[in-house]
Amino acid sequence: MNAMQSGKGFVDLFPPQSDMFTSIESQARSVFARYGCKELRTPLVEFTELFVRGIGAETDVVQKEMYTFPDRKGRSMTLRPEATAGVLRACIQHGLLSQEGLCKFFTIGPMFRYERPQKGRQRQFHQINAEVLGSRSHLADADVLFMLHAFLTEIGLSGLIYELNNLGCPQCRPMFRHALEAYYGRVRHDDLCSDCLRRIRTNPLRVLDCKAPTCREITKDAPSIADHVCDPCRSHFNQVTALLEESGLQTRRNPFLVRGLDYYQGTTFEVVSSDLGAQASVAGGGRYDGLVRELGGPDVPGIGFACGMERLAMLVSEPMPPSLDAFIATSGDHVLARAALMARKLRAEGFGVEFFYESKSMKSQFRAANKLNARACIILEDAGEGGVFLKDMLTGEQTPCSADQLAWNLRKLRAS
RNA sequence: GUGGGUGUAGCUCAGUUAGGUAGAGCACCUGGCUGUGGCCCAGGCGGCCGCGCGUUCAAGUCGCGUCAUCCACCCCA
Repeated sequence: MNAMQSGKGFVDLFPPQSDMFTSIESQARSVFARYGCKELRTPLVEFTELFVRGIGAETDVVQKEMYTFPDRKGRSMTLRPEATAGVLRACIQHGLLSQEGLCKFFTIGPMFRYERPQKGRQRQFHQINAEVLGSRSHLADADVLFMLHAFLTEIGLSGLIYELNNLGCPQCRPMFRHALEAYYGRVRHDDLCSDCLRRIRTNPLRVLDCKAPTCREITKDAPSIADHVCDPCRSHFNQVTALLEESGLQTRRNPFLVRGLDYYQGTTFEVVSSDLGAQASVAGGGRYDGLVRELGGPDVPGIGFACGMERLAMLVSEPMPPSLDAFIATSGDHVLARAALMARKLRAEGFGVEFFYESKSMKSQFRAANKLNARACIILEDAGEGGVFLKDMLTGEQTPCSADQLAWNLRKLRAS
């Protein structure tokens, strides 16, 4: 019988990586709470149509990357490939958007995309998402970026590049699109890669961030989106960048930054690192003012971002392994039960305590204590009341200790 | 979906050039230390050499296939 294996792109998270995930998540909760975001947990499975309408039927995510399957009644269901659509659906469904005021939520959890795995990319991956619904103000854009920056800084990341672009609105974007189509229509077709020849028809904006050298060369002289946005879009974006500049948050304008999800418009951004290989982007987001309405809700604007946990975890340094307050070393089978009861009592008082379920040599028990980074060893020689010794594992000093005084002594050791 | 790299002990990897009975380090166990740790020393446990077919007297090594995995393209977090 062959040993069972996980599916391609579905990975197990062991320490220290699982510890890093936990630590990143708790810092996210702490930062987002200060910014007034509440945690929302939405289903991992939604009706397929939600993503088709939300992300865009023509996007790669929807066309070839979704885990889609019929349920028992033949309805098409999909494992969520991103979080925003589900969050908006939940807010619409529960009537949160029909009132005045902001809706600010974050959500943490797994996403699923059927892709070939590579560095920084799995089929099940984890994101931290934040959404602010209900404001068109440039202050919302800036505040969301402040929050993202605060989070990334608090988990210890510096040297990240914050790229910004303005994608325009449904009024002005078509003009830019026409300009692009006209420009690329004039260049010699065999100079563009085959992907870009296709993109000219499907989504000309995507040609802008093609990595093929010849395409980049051609794109250098392509019309700039900055020259084609309408006045309201231009002024909104300028206000955002002015505020960011005033805050001291370093950003970089990237006119070729185009995001792959159709719902983005206006301010879009991406945070990239140079230490991640090909998947350089640790976070990305932007404004999606038409999306709530597209999903059947009221005309409520929104802005949000997503961070990739796996990519964050590759950048943060490993947390220190937790140390143990005491390891109980037993002298034989006759004290195992006493060790278990003693461990239970000390653990209930807040100490980290370990012991073996089988009696082993003292040598192997002390080795285990070292490996677990135990501050002290409790040596049990007697199944009755006495025979207890406490050994400081740093100094090697070993003294008799009554069972009642263990907690007091462990607390003292912990403080020293 | 396409391209390239890699599959040998629990982990990291030598060994493949030139076919000849399977190696190291780490980890684990035991002992030196007459029940007391880290360092050191000695010993031990542990391998269908990813899987299948072929070439050969003989294959971890050569050929074909297959699976897995990693990296990259595409795209995204």
